[in-house]
Amino acid sequence: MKYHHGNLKEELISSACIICEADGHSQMSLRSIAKQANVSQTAPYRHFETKDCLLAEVSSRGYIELQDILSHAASDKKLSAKDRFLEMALAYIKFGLDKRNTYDLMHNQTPDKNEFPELLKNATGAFDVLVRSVVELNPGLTEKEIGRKCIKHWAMMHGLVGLFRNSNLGKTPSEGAGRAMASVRDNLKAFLDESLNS
Amino acid sequence: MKYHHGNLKEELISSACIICEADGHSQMSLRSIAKQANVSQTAPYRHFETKDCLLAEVSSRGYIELQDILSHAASDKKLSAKDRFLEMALAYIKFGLDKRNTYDLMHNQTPDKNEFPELLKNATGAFDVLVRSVVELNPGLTEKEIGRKCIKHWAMMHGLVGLFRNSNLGKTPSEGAGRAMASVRDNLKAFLDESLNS
DNA sequence: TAATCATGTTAACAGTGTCAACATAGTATG
DNA sequence: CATACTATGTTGACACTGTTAACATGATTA
Repeated sequence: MKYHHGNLKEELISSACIICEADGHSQMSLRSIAKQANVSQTAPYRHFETKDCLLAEVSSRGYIELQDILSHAASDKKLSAKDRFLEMALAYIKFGLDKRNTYDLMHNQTPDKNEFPELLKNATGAFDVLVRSVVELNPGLTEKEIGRKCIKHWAMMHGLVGLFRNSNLGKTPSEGAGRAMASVRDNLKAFLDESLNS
Repeated sequence: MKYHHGNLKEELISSACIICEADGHSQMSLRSIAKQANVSQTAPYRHFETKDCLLAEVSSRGYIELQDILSHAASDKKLSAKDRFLEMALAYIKFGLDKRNTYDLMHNQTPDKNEFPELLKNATGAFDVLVRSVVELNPGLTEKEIGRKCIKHWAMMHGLVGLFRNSNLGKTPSEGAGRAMASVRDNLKAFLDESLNS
């Protein structure tokens, strides 16, 4: 066992990501993270000034993954712009149901995005995928109009995640997520058809 | 100083409400609440099985106040159904900016509404004000269509609160809330005009 | 009056984030 | 090569948290 770990910062972050998704961000302590990395309780302080700094990193990775998922879902050029938007919205909702705890951390008020520019950048990056999709879907709109549509659709996707979570579909989380997604697929197109034309 | 307080449960709740809104729900400890009520640290346990039970009570009161505000805002029969809906949406957003910390607690994952039926009831009661307003605004729609519209508008209002919070309008919180509301009043009508017709 | 029960207190537990003081190892400088 | 420096680890401690057990007090009821 080496005294110096060599790659502790990286391991702490990925351990934190795992614990976060497994137990929820409220259950994740610096000590448990350090223990999972086989290191003393205070070792993280050599790499993160405070616990929130580590949380910001975990949240950042969530947004990076989300951005990746969203742009992949919206990239199938064989589909119409509308269907690409639909796929993106579905991917967002799936992420919110699938990576529930990470999603919660990302939407938590701590860590405050204003205090962590890198986190803010990654969050904005994910949002920008939505913006681009909306622009493609609505050519010729003013920036203000695009902004309104983005807010609306972003808020709606977020709201749908919350809705599908609270509906007790299925017993196990994964089964619930599966059924919820089926339900989303059934209804979301009609749902969006209503909204896209406004 | 009496040994038995006489009205401790009530005082603990209102102290908790004050501390929650002043310092944020993450900063509010049972001990600080007990101290504010001039009572020992463990006295709350005679009235609340766990901290979450007290938080649920605080959250419940938030929803009761919100329901009151919303129904009041939507009750001016001189206005059109559309304008009443607009006033209600504005009132919701104002609440979210005004009672920021309480609003956050109400949207927090703890306390879990599924574990506190009374809280769930009050939250549903507030949502029902929106439902009634949407029904008045859209007579003759199916229940499913009404449901979709409610989800959409609820999610949108929630999204707008988040949006206006992050835009650093003004320096002090209250000033920011004031400017944000002005901005909402300027834009929300157009915003809703887009959405209501879908 | 005596017993019971609701409601308060004190002391203690394990767990938390964080800091100060110290230990070790790798790196740069003479 | 030796020495100093810096990065990165450990140990021990602090104040704070939610929670429980054991005990004290006062009101209610038999």
